[in-house]
Amino acid sequence: MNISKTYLPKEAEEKWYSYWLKHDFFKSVPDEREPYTIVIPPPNVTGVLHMGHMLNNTIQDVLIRRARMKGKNACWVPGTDHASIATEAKVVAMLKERGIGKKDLTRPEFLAYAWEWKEKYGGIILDQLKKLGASCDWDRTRFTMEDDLSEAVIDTFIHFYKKGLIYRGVRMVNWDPQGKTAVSDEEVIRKEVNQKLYYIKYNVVGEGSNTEFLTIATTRPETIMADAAICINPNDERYFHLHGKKVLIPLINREIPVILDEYVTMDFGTGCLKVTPAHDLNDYELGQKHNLPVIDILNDDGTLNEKAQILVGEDRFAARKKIAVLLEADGYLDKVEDYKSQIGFSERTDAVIEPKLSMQWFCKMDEMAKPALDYVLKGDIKLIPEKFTNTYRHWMENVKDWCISRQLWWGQQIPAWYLPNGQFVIAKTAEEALELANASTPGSGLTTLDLKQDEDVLDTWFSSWLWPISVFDGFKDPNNADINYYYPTNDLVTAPEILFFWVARMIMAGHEFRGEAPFKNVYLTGIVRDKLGRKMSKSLGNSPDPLELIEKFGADGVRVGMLLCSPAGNDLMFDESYCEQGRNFANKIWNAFKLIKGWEVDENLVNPNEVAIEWFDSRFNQALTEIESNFEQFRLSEALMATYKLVWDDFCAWYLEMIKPVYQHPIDRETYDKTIAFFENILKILHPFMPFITEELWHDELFGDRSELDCCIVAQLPKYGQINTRLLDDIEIVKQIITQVRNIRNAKQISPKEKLDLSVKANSEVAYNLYGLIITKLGNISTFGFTTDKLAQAAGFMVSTDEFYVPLEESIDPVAECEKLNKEKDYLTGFLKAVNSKLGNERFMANAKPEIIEVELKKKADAEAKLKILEENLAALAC
RNA sequence: GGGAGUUUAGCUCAGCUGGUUCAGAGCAUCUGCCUUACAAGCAGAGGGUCACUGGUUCGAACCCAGUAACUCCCA
Repeated sequence: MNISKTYLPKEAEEKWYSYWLKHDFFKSVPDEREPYTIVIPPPNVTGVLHMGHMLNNTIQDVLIRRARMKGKNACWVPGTDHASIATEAKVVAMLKERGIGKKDLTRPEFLAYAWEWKEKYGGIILDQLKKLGASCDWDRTRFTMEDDLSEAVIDTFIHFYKKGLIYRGVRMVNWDPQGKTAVSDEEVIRKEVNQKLYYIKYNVVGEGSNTEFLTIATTRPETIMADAAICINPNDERYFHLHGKKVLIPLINREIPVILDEYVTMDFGTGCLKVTPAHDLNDYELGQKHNLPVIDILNDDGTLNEKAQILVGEDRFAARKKIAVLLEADGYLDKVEDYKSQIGFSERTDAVIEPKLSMQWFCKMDEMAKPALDYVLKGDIKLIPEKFTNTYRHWMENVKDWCISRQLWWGQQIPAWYLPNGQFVIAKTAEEALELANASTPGSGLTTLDLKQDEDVLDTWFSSWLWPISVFDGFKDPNNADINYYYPTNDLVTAPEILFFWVARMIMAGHEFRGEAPFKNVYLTGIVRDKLGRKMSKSLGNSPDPLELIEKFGADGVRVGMLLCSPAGNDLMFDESYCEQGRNFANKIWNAFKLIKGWEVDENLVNPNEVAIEWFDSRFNQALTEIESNFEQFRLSEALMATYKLVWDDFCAWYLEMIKPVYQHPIDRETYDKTIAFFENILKILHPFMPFITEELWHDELFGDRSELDCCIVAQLPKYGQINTRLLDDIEIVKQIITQVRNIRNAKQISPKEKLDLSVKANSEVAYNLYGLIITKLGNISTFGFTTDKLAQAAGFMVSTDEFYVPLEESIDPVAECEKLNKEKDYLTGFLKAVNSKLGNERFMANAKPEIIEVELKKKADAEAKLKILEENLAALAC
């Protein structure tokens, strides 16, 4: 026999992953079994594997492997999304390195480069997931921009346009001046930033002299040229005299009115608010209300345009500094204060978001939100943990229309075609568009050359919300076997950050196109943070490289490590030490295997271990039910912990110690066979968490011959068996006895090798004769006997109400012994007093449930019995 | 500013309908062991005013109110 001293993961991982692939164990085709389906949250093609993916995909793999082992037809569909903004930024950067500007390219040329980039880098994450052991059906790998999925996106656009749910409109959008595109609210990251609050004086018109001013406070002095009004609160007594007046914008001397609105907070700044409808969302709404003109002074790249009159061509931030100087010089700057406020940054480019009015495509949400909310409120879809239902409801009840256009090329181009007269038609192809165009403008004789397709593409989420349907070709062929079989999927595992803009919209699309929710459970994972609670990020450099972790601790170790620290829905404070614990666990399993592997069987021996075997069998069945219940509630870390303790404590530390033969002695056939059967069952329940080591051991000859397809990955989980609770309880008592004996050794510094005697004065019904063998073996007891008398010259202890004695040669210290007994007596007396006062309380007796009272009575009886024995012992010691 | 959540051992977390000897687990710590499966280990032990203050109740980690700290979402 030549087994390494520790488990070496690397070899096993490579061997078994390719074995699984080769035998198509991940593959799923519809059949008569019950399906269990997960669609992966498609990582974007620009990404590399980070800790969030590790967590997310470990969970999915555990679920899918367990389903497979429960006899379901398990299908985990992988894929990626095209991430229009992020990918386009990467491609632009790549081109720049090659000395090519995006402006120098035609759209098809640019897209050719983008596809090249995608082919090269777009599969990295999926390949990395294989290292983790992800058992995805790789033949089903999809990409949101492949032909069929793109067609689904375009059809969806047309579908909703025809329904009147997609419209074109001018709206204030979050403009990313660097990416030169609109981004959604969800892609804006708000951060608290130190700014300056500029107090600027505006001349009041028509008071004869130039001496009267009003002062406004703003963080954006560069936008004063776009002001349309000054607004004050009508109740503000300080400014009654300004009602109906006009003021002049400093530097450019344009006249604007003073308007009245209770929107203005009197105690913020000066109580005078500059209203700049083109550059602030709230101002825009205020402007609409008061019919103010919209003056947009910014170009798409964030520089000032000619409407600003001054500082034309300057970047907004340069202009801010310069205008402060100009205002100061001309005496318009009253003062500058430090000020903190929230500023939006683009998630993709980190540019400061500019509120900007622009023509965009929108998708109406309120109509779709209603049924999508109901699925969750009625429980057809369960959010785990439940607390997210609140958040979900809040969002769905206050939903805003979805800006779906992006000023980019990488993505599905919006199927809108503009006629020379400015009208547009919505059509899938140029030809159809031409027909529609000619129909709408009879006799115009348009050709395809006269039509111009909208330059913009659709938001990536407009692809991914179709994901659970489109991966099964549910748009192209709505009645195909796959979609009918796999949809709705079962569980979705994703991050709470995208509950709204992905999960909610998938529910909407599912309802719209299939009339059914796309999944039943949504398991929301937390954010992986470092142990200091900081988000893992590239800039902080506090994120471990997942592949290095796998290298260091093995994939199984890392999977266990991730799950150990991941309560559902809560952020997890990741630390490498969890992976270390996972690795140690793998090693423990390995060594238990080594022990069993080393045994020789003697067919002539009778089985002395019936009790131990029956006990572990019960314990195993008990653990199975615990694990199942944890899984049902998606308490994966607890399911893992229950498994961990079963294996490490119950199996290794107790069971194996109970049955293990003396060194170099053989074992009986029955114990040997049973133990191997136990071990095989243990491998099964471990497999979803630790697929590699379990598969590796599964194939050892210890378990007999295996056919090529007899693999742990497709083994069926053990069935529930009998649980002998009486035996489980008894063994708990036996364990206490053994622990107490070990304690005596420790306290008296007696070597574990030295055998001791043990006598019991049994006052209870526990059948100690059954457990003599276990007690003598684990306690290293030479003789275990019964006595009816208390033994002097012995160390004593009590378990439950039974008394135990370990005779010792050296005399015991009566003072210490008395102290010990007295301490226990004091505790019990106090305890008994509390119980008695409960039982003596009329209101307790009247109100408490009968079973509670019964319990109290039992407590009383037990305590009294124990106290009696204690007192006898104290008397015997003459304390 | 509005809403939600969290606070239990040094760390990460359980604690289900208020009721067992209920204050728990894993890790970490400490003590003793290289006892031939495993030192990535074995045996044992010590750690907590359940954030704070009140209230309800026969009984509160759990229910209610207030306070504090932290986190997230929205403005």
